[in-house]
Amino acid sequence: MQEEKKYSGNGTSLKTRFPIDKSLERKLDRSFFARDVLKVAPELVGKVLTLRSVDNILKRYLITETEAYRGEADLACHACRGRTQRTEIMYHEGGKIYVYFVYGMYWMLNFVTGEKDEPQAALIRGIEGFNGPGKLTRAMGIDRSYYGEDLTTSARIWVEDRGLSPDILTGKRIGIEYAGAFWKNKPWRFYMLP
DNA sequence: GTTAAGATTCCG
DNA sequence: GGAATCTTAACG
Repeated sequence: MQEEKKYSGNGTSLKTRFPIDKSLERKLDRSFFARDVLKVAPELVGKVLTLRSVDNILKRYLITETEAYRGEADLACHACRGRTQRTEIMYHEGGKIYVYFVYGMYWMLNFVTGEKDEPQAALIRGIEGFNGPGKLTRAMGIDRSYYGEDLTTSARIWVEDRGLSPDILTGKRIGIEYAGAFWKNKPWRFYMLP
């Protein structure tokens, strides 16, 4: 009900995913991440997160849902309390990874976005085949060791644009009841239908 | 040093 | 609706 279709796509379907044309493969660079999170977060939906395991096996995961956390003013963003050991990486230029531990059992995966000293991040809330942000990191083996890793230079994790442009839906961010109505109601969750 | 709370998930 | 589970950050 609250959801609205805000971004038009090219009718991507299960059948047309992962086109054979290799020329469409592209690793996202600094210029992609160094923009405002409200531009980057929705564009991440439909991109492919790729991990290289220690035995050199590549595994690709379709990003299906993200959320934007934007600046010190955003009471739902960890940076609302300023620069701390944990939030430090969010003050870097876009392209770094911000991971943190919550509820005593889950690692949350975020991509830092925006310019230097402009704390922002896109939470990776959904990956095709997994339920929830806590479950996907567990399945992919994401933990503290990924904190600060650079998505544009890392040999074990990066994001690819494979030419998909799914329709993007928006909604309110989840699990931030403490942030107050103004921030809680921002339509900063972005997702695609299965 | 102590403590409250959490960008979750599962069970009842 | 409530518990599990432990790191982070605020406070003393």
